[in-house]
Amino acid sequence: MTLDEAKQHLIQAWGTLGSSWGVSRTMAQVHALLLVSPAPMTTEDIMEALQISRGNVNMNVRDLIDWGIVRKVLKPGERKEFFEAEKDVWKVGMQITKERKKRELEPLIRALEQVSTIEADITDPDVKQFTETVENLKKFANNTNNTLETIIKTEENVIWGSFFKLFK
Amino acid sequence: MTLDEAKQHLIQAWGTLGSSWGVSRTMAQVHALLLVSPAPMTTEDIMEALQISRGNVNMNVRDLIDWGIVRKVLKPGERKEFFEAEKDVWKVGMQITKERKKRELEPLIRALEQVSTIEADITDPDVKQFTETVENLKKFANNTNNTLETIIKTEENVIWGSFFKLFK
DNA sequence: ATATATTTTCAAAAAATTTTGAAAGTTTAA
DNA sequence: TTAAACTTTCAAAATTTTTTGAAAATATAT
Repeated sequence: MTLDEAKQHLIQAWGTLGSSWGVSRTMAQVHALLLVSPAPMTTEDIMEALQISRGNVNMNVRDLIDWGIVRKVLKPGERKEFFEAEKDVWKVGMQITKERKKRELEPLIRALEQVSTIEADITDPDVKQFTETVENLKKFANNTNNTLETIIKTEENVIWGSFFKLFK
Repeated sequence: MTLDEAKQHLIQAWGTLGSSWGVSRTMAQVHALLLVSPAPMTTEDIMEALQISRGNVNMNVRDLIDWGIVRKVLKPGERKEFFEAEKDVWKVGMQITKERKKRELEPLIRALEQVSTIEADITDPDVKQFTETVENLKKFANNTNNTLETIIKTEENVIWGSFFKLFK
């Protein structure tokens, strides 16, 4: 397998994975492309490599920046903007976890809080099943939330820890 | 908030969440509906409750059964099939974790194995960045896989543990 | 200030996904 | 066996999501 074939395979696999994670195929492909690129790329480089339009690249790069896993890089003497992906895979995983927690888990927890405010006859089996399920979902969601919180905090400490070491 | 309003809210919220998890909105809604229902439901009950077609209910219920979070129930003396959701939220979470691991993480690991078989000039920075990233992704994916494996195994032991207690 | 390079926006088009509903298939009862 | 009850399939339609590309906006250089 040549390098280019391998790159194509990886970009393809990452794109497929993306779709089952609520990330559009193209966004995942742009991410994969930047991940394996040794140097920052311009919008045109990405257009060329993935054969997609300017608007599409712009949109997806912006989303990746919002997710905190791609950065804009300015090169002295160059008008064009360059983009590079965070290369530390562990940081990428952590960042995605953090964002998904914020975008999905926290809204779910708020929704569960809302629906647990019904006042109704507790002897009605329909009401009983509903409140019971909601209570269990709340416990589960909060448990997951706390676990993720701990993991993220721990990771942040590890990162800050090694940062401070520089000044020791 | 009345029970029906609350149910609608929850079904809606669960459906929205589903879309960002690679699960179709309707599949998640059918799941939510069965989760809060005190009794197993027929295809027609579901059609009525969610205002969707027969074929749609059939397809989504089949998928939920494939995921292992909904069961077919036969009532003596009834021709129709009934469906009920697994109500133990922890078991549901575990089952989804197990399936996603099988459907997404394992294929990714196989893809990564594949693309790491390139033979090329290691001094080329393009090759270097690629192999390095792939190696890191492999480590990360394997690490995640092992962690999930442990969690699932532990959970299975807990379940089997309480099962065996019945015969003690 | 003007021209040029570059990025962003967004309405319309294309593509992908989901849903429908009726026909075909299956199971059960008599 | 036949008929009725019920489930499954799947091509076409509807809907949703993604992509395009050219115009508008912004930034930089002369």
